[in-house]
Amino acid sequence: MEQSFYDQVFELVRLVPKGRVTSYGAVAKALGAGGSARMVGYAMANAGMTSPAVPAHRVVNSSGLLTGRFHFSPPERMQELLEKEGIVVKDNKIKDFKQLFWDPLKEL
DNA sequence: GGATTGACGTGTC
DNA sequence: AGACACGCCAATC
Repeated sequence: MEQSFYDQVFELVRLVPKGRVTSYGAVAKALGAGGSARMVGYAMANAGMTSPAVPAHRVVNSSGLLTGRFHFSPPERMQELLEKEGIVVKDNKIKDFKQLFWDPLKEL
């Protein structure tokens, strides 16, 4: 298994600054995978099995929606973590998503 | 090695 | 505005 597309996703997501968020599509694009945004999300399934764990809660879909919250141990965990970092979550959605959005392509 | 799948994205109805 | 459809692409079965 070694270095695979997943590992690249993990590493990049781990680079997401605290209090910021990014989207699956953006990550995929940053990795050069372009349309494989779904793979990014799928990779996050193992996010909690990596060391250190990947802050998957900082990754949302293009709408700033916490689509994968149900994949967390307690689904509420995702929103809690985000709010802890100063991110406001309203109805599974990130408030001011545009402002909090962290584009790996731009920042890296 | 073909078929299935999926924490997505964008467009259309 | 909400629901539905199709496309992309790599990992897994």
